[in-house]
Amino acid sequence: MSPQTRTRNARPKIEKAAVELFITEGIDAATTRQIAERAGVSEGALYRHYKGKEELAEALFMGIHDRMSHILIEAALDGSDLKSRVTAIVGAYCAVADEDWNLVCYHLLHMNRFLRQDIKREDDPVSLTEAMITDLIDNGHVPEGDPALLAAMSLGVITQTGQNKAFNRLEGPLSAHKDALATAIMAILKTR
Amino acid sequence: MSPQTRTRNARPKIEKAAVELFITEGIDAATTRQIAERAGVSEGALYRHYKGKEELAEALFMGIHDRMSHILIEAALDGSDLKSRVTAIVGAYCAVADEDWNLVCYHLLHMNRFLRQDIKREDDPVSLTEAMITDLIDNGHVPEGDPALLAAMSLGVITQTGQNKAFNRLEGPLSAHKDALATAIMAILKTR
DNA sequence: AACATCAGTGAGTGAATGCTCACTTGTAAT
DNA sequence: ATTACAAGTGAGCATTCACTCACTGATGTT
Repeated sequence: MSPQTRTRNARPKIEKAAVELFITEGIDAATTRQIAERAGVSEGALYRHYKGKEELAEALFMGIHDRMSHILIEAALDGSDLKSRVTAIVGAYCAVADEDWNLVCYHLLHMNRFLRQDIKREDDPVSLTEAMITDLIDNGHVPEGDPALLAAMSLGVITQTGQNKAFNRLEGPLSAHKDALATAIMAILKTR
Repeated sequence: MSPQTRTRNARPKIEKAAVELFITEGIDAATTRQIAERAGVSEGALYRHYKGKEELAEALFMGIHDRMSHILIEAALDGSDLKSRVTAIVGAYCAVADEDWNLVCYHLLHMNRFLRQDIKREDDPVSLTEAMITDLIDNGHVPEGDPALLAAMSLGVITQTGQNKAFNRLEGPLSAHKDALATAIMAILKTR
């Protein structure tokens, strides 16, 4: 091989290629050879940075997943009432989705692979949402109700909208719908 | 092999075993050997009824998927206003979920494998929901809005709740929440 | 200049797995 | 009875694919 063709900075190339293929082909169907080829890198390079394909897939997922958790924690500081929190969360989520659509799309499409019940954490987006709703109820901003159910329904508004965008059922950037999403979530939480 | 151990009616056994394994292991990770073993049937029996594993997975999915479409079509006959339709749909969905939880769970967890954008149909649940919402808007039962977005948000309330139940984040049968689900969807559709 | 270390290469390997096929068995029709 | 056919069996085949490893090339460090 000629010296010029040896690649540098393989890692980000691998990650980009992997996310793209994991979205279009699925995690299991995407082969390490395909990933390497699309990244313009040798197959072995993948193993310099990750133990294997599964670890790569999980690291990519947990990266964006933790960013989602971060969004929720930040939003809790943006005020204590319903409207300020919901608009902060929806706005931040949409901003990330617009900026890093592939990662968010990957997160949406493969949630259930990595979120099996055994890996339940206190600081994951669902648990955090639930805790936030409990807090809103305790402080009288939201009427009584099952926080787990309210969290599921509220998150569903966002996740399903994102998934429908992933399936090309919605035009434009996700943030085009941020007001509608926030309004819908507030309606769910206020109506009993 | 002794004559007594030869099994009969392999097909339903295979289908039950396959759904269970597809849920717990994932479609790709579940092997044909595992499916056969759990069904108490030889591996070859699978190929008497399906061309292969992928066709089995797809047939199981499309079966329940079409039942969902049917629910929506029926609900359109149950009245023309918002409340009667929403309660009919949510009620019917919850009934199927309670009765055939594994199939519905499988459907929820593997939507995005089979619902890639290229396989968009006129009679699939999302399109039907969209059409129904368009109709409700035209007849003044629901205020103006993007039907595609409203459909996504409304369905999200149900699908995410189902998925959270799949992950053991919600107790009891899905129908325990049917009133809350219907209320939430109506709130989304009415609030603008 | 010598050395150490990190990163990239890609042919090769072993294990896993989807599927086939020749054979068997039960059932139904003639 | 005989024949035909649908359904079940499971050892074996062919293939795919994640992963390894000995080697090479760059970039500091002393």
